[in-house]
Amino acid sequence: MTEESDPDDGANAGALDVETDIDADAESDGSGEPRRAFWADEVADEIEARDPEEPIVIKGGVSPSGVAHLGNFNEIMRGYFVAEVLRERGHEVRQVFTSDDRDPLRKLPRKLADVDGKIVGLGDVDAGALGRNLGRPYTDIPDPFGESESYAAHFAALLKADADRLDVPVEMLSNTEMYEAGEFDEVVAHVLERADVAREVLSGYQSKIDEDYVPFNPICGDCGKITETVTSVDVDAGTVEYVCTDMTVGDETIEGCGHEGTATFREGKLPWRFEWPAQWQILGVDFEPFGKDHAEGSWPSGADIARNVLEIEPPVPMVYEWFTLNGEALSSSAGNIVTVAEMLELLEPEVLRYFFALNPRKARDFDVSRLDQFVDDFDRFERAYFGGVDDESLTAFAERAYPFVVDEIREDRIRLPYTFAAVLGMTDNRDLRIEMARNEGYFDDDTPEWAIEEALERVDRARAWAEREDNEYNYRIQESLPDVDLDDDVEAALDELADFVETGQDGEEIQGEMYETARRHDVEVGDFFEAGYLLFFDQPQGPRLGEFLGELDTEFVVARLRRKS
RNA sequence: GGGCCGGUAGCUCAGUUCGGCAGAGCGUCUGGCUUUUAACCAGACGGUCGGGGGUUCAAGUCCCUCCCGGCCCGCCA
Repeated sequence: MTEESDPDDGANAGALDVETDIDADAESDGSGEPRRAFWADEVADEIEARDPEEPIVIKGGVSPSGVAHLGNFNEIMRGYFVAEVLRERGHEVRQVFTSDDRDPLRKLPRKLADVDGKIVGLGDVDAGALGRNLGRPYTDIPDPFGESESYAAHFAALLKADADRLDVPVEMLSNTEMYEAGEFDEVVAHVLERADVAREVLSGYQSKIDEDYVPFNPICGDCGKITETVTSVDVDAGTVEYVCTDMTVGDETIEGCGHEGTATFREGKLPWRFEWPAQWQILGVDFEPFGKDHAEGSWPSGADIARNVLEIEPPVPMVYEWFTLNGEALSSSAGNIVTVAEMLELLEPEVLRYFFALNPRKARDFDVSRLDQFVDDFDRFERAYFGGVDDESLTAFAERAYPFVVDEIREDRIRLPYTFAAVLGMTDNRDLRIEMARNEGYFDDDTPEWAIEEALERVDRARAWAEREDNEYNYRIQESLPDVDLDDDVEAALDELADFVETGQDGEEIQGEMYETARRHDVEVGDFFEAGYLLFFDQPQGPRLGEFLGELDTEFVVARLRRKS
């Protein structure tokens, strides 16, 4: 459960005092066990130690505000790995994700994502329509893109689509639908019957709880906003009476309409601190990961409320650290967010899944500019699974985590190093890509077609990365002659190479001739290649040059080698 | 102010549960490879484990304290 609706509204980050709980639970599973190489195994141990009923329920959830970004995926992926471990151990597992869509829209998001996961500004949609709906549940607000049933449905669809992209089977649940179907009735009645106990427990965490506090927020029958002022409760009738008063959100006020009315338990919601434990009860949740922001607020009070108000055992908790994006906090207003869909243009799904398999307790940076390094890490992790890395702890981790990261375990898969893939991406010619990879020894005559196909998928992604980052791998043939300063002997060698190319030679011959030409002119081979790279790419390095030149228009190559154009 | 999590090589990170030689990959440098070109092989360089103090035969690991970053301690989620 992460709020993370809009990181700007301050919620976030974490901490863990959850420790106490985790430690306490751990005691029951005996001590002296060797430390698990994969955190999901440790969590699974804790869950099993509680002897849960089948199916084991794993939950995540988020309030559907703003953009469904990569950070939200902690909610789904952390739970997923635990679910998979438990399934492997023979348990039936149900992974659910609540869209906490009865929450009111409290603030206009600055960024939204369209149906394709593309981020757009508020200016691209009907912002006025959103503004008029401040204070109303997300499910009662029209989809700004005019496609889904509601703002909430749009957002949930995005998350579901992303989960599908990562091949995670998760059941999406709408909080509003659960209220409307009466699933909350019993627990709302229970909480309101024991409102005194509820107040007492919660007041241990929130100083503002007074005698008049009623743990239920009805929806105003007139203006449709979530209200906070309940004047009386009739548990037997299943109703509350309320006055629609102003609601303070940060330093802004959402005006109430003054309407006085009656609402059933299905026409409102529990405040978050109660709603979360109520979800645990209704859904029978055994495990729930949450962001560090909940670790010291919602979790301790939620666990307390679960035990002492609802009289249920709270789920096994797990706090995950937030990650930063390019060194900065995820922030939709600052535009510092990426979506799963965007990242899948740059990374294979398994590489993205790997990111979430890493230690959740470690704050880490998702640095798009160094994705190459991250992909290298993944490749190494993959090799470690197959026993190819001399690193005990990595291998132990890979043995457990890798099978849950990839869709299928296939040892003969070929991974082109990401930066090399980026280099291949400079040409759209598939045959040339294969030829260059073959020359570097990644493919041979026995390489099956499927392995080549899969390996080449990375090329398009690495190419997209190079373009997105506009980094040194963003090779472009220079349309006009770059401004280069060359030594006389290098120039003479280039002229001679031009003569050779002009006679119509293929790539391999050009490559071989480059060595010969350099030697004849007493030029360092390295210097000669560098001159070639500068002429064609305005970069000191590049792909295997001869083969590449062999694919280009001969006239163009000859002219460029002669520094004519 | 109180609390929680994080801080290990230039970069990305293991290692901290339960004290036992300071580690890996990448990058850098050097050498080799008779096509070395974002390739391979070998080797080297690289660290006050955030600082300080303490316990111990022994501390990245345990204790105290301080610094830095993030978060919680209002509301909301």
